[in-house]
Amino acid sequence: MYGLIDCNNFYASCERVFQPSLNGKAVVVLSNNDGCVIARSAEAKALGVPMGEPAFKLKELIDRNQIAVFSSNYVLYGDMSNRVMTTVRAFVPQMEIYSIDEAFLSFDGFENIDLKEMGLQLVKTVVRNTGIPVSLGIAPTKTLAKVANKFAKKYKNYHNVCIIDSEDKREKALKMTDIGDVWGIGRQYKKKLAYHSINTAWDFTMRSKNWVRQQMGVVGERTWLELRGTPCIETETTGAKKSICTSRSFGERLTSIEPIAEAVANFAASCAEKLRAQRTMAASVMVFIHTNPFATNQPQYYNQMTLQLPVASNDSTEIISYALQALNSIFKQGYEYKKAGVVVGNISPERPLQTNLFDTRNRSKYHKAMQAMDKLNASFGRQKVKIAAQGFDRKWKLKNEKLSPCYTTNINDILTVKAE
DNA sequence: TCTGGGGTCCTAGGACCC
DNA sequence: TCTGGGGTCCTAGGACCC
Repeated sequence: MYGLIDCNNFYASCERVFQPSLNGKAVVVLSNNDGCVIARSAEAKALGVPMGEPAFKLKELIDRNQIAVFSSNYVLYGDMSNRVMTTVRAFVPQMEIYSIDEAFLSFDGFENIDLKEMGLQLVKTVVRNTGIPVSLGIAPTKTLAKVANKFAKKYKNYHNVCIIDSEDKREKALKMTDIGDVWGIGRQYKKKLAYHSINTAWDFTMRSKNWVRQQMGVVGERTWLELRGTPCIETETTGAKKSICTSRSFGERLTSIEPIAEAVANFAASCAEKLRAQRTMAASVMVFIHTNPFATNQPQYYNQMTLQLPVASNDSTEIISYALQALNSIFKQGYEYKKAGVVVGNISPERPLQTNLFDTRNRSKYHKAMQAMDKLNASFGRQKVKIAAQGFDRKWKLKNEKLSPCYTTNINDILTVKAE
């Protein structure tokens, strides 16, 4: 059996842990740049705040109902996520962290254990240890565990744990599940399936395997098999990313290359840091820039360039210099740029390193410099030591006017909150 | 005025090889 | 005039997820 445990309204719940006066009240969290709504408490959902809606369109609704609004604080959410995952791991060691607020659990070896009983203990313990409410779905496949999880959330009398462990329950659950709510069925497929009179997950499983294969390829076929109880989506165990991206929309529109270069240098440095953190290197660096696609009355430009590195690297100075080189060749004067990003790919483990006969770079020297830099930043705070190209202007910085303190990770924030 | 960021997998088509 | 069959690798784009 598989489990899917996931945090309820995660970002909103994180904010409420540290402001308990907001319990029972409507809370929303906005994306970077205070752009869109990306998390809502149950109360905010009930008021009709849609997911993904731009904040400026909701101003009136927010004011009228005194909804508490937060900028996103990923340092805080990341730390709270670690706390939740640590608690879960103590119950079920075989787990795959699927996203910041979700994990798949594998119950191999739990054959003689009452899963419902254990599940109830697990969700109770997570709330007690972290203050974050969670729900757990259990079923023979990952896709069915996702379905079970939805039921655990939706109906109070499950007490946040729902198990699909018989044909009877499977049929009942699938008949009550809209096809668009199935893991792996997005907007496009929902539309297409509706055209073929498939509206529930059950309708979908009643079609032939060949038909599904023809219409939706192997991916659709896997979903079909999983819904019928045959597991075929593997559990990812390594955790190492295959590509790493750092990108941001700018707080103001930028027209000259200098502030964009500073931003790109920072994104590249961040990618290099993430590579070192997972002990990997990248052999390609891609940079993209574009104008604001919503400003339809303005000239639009999108471009991207990928450079191959002669030797895989996770050295900030090297990744930055390739990124800037790519930026230089795609940047065009005369546009208002809204967003840029750096993606590193072709990722391989740090060791063994495939070298290049004609490589002239003193790699061990730079490696030591990176180690020293990471160490200093770990002790004295992020970005205390950085590469000169990252600059200090930060004209490209994002807007986050409603940012909560980093209650759990920043000593100054902790002291401020304590004093209050 | 104001519209996020970070991932995965699959497929089709082009360029190239023998 | 007549023009095969079997591969690989790469990229772009589309679908999906959170």
